[in-house]
Amino acid sequence: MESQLVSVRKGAWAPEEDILLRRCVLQYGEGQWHLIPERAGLKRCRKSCRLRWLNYLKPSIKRGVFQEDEVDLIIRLHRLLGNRWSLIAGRIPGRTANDIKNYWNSCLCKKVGVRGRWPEHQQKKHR
DNA sequence: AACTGCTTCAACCGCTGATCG
DNA sequence: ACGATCAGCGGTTGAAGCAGT
Repeated sequence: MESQLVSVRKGAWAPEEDILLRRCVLQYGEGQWHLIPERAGLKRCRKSCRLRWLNYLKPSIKRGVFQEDEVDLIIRLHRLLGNRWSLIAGRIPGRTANDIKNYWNSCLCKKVGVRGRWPEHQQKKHR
């Protein structure tokens, strides 16, 4: 249950929100995400803040196109680990699980020859 | 130029596992 | 042991941009 009963903002992040979040995480460090919105003065839920930091604001993140060796590594790791995106991301410096997942679903699916995004009629929750 | 379908990617949702009291 | 809460994950959605007609 999200403890934010006050109106929580959704949708795309504004540059000012990025600045507040970055400042807050740099000051207090990662972790304690439930406290971040309050500390930063953001009307966002902790999930949203965490995702934004991990996927876009973190200084170590590498943007731009995937290099050939990265693609090769992703394919091999995926063969090994399956859809364990966070594990795959952990072995590719500067790339996030969300990035890799998106790249896989949009590009590599076809390249590797997986039919469609997922096996036909795959249940939404199957863990 | 306008319309339409496709692709990409940022963000959200719902769930599970870990932790704590 | 158990319920509540939090962190983290994978799957999905939707908007924006692009390409083709």
